[in-house]
Amino acid sequence: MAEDRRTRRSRRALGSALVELVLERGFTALTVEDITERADVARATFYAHFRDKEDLFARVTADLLTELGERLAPAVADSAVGFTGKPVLEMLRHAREERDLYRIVLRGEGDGKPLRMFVDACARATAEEFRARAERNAVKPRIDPELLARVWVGEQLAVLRWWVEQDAPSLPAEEVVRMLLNLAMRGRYWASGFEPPT
Amino acid sequence: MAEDRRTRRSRRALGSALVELVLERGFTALTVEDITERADVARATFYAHFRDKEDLFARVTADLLTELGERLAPAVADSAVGFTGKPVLEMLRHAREERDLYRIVLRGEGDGKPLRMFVDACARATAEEFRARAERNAVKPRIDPELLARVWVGEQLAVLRWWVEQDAPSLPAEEVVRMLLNLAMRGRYWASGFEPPT
DNA sequence: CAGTTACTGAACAGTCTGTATGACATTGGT
DNA sequence: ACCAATGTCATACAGACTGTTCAGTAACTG
Repeated sequence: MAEDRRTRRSRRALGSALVELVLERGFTALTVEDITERADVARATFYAHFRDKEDLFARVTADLLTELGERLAPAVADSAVGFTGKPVLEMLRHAREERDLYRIVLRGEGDGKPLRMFVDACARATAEEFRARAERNAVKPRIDPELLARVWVGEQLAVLRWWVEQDAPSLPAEEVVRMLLNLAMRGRYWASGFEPPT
Repeated sequence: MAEDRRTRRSRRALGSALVELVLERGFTALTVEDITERADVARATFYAHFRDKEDLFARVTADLLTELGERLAPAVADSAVGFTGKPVLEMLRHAREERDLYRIVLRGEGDGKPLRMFVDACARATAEEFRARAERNAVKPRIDPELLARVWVGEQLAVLRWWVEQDAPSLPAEEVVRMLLNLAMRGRYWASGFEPPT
């Protein structure tokens, strides 16, 4: 006996309505009634499922992270030895499918709480992976893995943010990953057009 | 005849109260009355100066950006040829002085609007500087300066976020800049402890 | 088909908003 | 030192939104 179909319908509708409306008007400007109206659900029903709109947003984000985590698992396993770019690529694909949600999360809607959930999840996983990788290959990191992870995630998210906000026909994900990887590996000078420093 | 002293006092008090309270309870949770109470100012006075709390937050942020811009100008002039790290260093110093405000902005409080103001201002200035530098040195960027700027800013802000959120006696700013610059110049492998790739 | 469970619509007090008011205090310029 | 201008204050107000409750109705599961 899975979840009641009505429950599923209501939750889904409310989640979608939230995403649409935040994109249109911004999170703060929204009313619970706006959301229920768009979702075609009674206001009382909203409170049967969620404490308030923050709660709804948080759950929608949590679901997204769960999904992302599942999709990333195999890509990460393939990157055991170094930076293959596979996880980033998979994240870009995920972002393309869930573009609107990614947009509002990355914008920091909801006082940045969903964004922090996102960043922390990524940073935590990345730092762990860095540590494991260093140990496997018996090398000693020159920079605290925690900080290194934050920087690497910050870099990826900057690109991701730029990518999902573009309205023109966006660059193919593979192309973006290529640039990002080159940038991360070869450094700024290379990207700027200079020869790499000695 | 500059601004009326009473006006200055009220604005200042309201701004400080906002920062304190957002740090304590988060932007959304705040009431205009909470702010005026903390600032020891009548509620009516608040509306004489600001449309709503978003407006107040936006102005506080705008002031911060103006100040930052002024402090960064000489450092940028010194970095005409390449990545000296001087602007980053100056930003870190600024962040140390205005730590609380930096924290709440970088957290994305206020639906990320102040954060976007901050990021956009930095990215715009950085991209412009990249373009100018490329032209001066007659090199052709291998990556779109716009994107490159976003990535570089994303990286800096990730570090900045990490730095201002640390509660332990924080690393000296000079040390942080050194790491960041190494990271940006030599790339991930170096930072991870591997030898740089060929 | 029957029992359970979710949805509905309406009503409620309580809180916050944004605006308006006239009395009062502080200010800057003469 | 004084005065006209201007900022501040306390209070009051309607309107909107919140979060809860409840009885009636519909939909689902087994």
